[in-house]
Amino acid sequence: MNTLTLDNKSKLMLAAIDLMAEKGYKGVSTKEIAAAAGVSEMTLFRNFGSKKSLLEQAVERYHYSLEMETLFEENIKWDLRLDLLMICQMYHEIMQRNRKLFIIVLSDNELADIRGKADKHPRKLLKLLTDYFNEMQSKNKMLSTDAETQAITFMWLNYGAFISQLFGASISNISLQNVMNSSIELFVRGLAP
Amino acid sequence: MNTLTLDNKSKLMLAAIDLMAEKGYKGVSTKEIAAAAGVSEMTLFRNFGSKKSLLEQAVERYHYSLEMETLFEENIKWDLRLDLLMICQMYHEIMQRNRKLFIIVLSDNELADIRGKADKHPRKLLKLLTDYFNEMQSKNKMLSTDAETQAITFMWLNYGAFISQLFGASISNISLQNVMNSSIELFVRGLAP
DNA sequence: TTAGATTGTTAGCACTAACTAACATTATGA
DNA sequence: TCATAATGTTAGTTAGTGCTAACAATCTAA
Repeated sequence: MNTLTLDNKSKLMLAAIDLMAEKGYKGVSTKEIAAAAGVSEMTLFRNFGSKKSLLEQAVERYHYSLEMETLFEENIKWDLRLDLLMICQMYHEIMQRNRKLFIIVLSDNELADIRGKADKHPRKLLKLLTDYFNEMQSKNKMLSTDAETQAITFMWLNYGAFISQLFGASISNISLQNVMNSSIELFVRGLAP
Repeated sequence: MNTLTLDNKSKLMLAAIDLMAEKGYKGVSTKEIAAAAGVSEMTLFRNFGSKKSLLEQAVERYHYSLEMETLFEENIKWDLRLDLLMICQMYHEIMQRNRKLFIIVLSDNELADIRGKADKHPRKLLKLLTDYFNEMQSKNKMLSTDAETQAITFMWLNYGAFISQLFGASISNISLQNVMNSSIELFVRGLAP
């Protein structure tokens, strides 16, 4: 992204995201954000009104979102392995793109109102996954079990993987891709009819 | 715990843990901590020297720890279901007792040096679990697979469950216990020889 | 070229925070 | 009972933070 072509609002929002992901919302001053964006502190307050409003508008502008329903409809093949792999990849793509915003709003309870916006995806995904598991059972392609419980299990596993990498030091050298492939095999074997 | 019998240092450390778990390290002033502990701010600085030293000593004093090796040695029954259930319960007990300290040091990168102390348990558990899976394969009680990858999978699932509950709003009404029971069944079926 | 928009600079307000000094008061243990 | 330790109170230092006002400078579009 060529900063030469960005207007000041964009520069300020991106600078805020970068610095706050690293140091936390309270650990960064508006002076630092303005300096990193290469504009004056006055410009920050003229464009956004307040520090919190800057973050709110940054979340609005840069929070990555996609239509999960459409993705499900267009890509589900009713094969447990292929489908879980697709869902897993979609999950980590969304979370990875949002990781800076995610860590900012997760780490500070004062941003709980902004954090509400980030709950959309997990809730939607839980519902889509639950419906998917129910349908797989109807098609006798999966053993009979509580679909929502399996959906939560899958999501917690992915969430644990994501959070492990978000907050620093890894405790193992095995790659995310390898672990996800292996755990999907676990689901496939464990849920075989 | 009867606060009437606590000395000032203990009162200050517990007040700091409670307030910082709720508002974050930077979101709490030494004035607030002292007030919550019922002592003067001067007393806080006389006993601890600095705000950060107060937290460091609180972690030292109140971080829950146990000998996982001993627990493994004394409780492993070489039955996958029973063993994973025991390990799961041990994990959540440790994490639950440390949850306030965990959320404090996790949320603020300025405390990364203190956070190092909290990595002990996950690393130790990863090793114990990997050894356990290797031994189960040797005993032909589990299918042949990469033990460390399975250990990481189990830990990420538990970590996802823990973090989901640590940072607020649940996305489902299904209890942790139910999900853990179900996911252990998944492991048992998925890893059956 | 010029009017209007936008930004930069300087100075400042109001307040908070971590922390310290000095003296008074209270608690504690010998 | 009393010396010492610990704490409370008052006042303060140093530094920083979010934010604003007023005026100068620069940019942009007509």
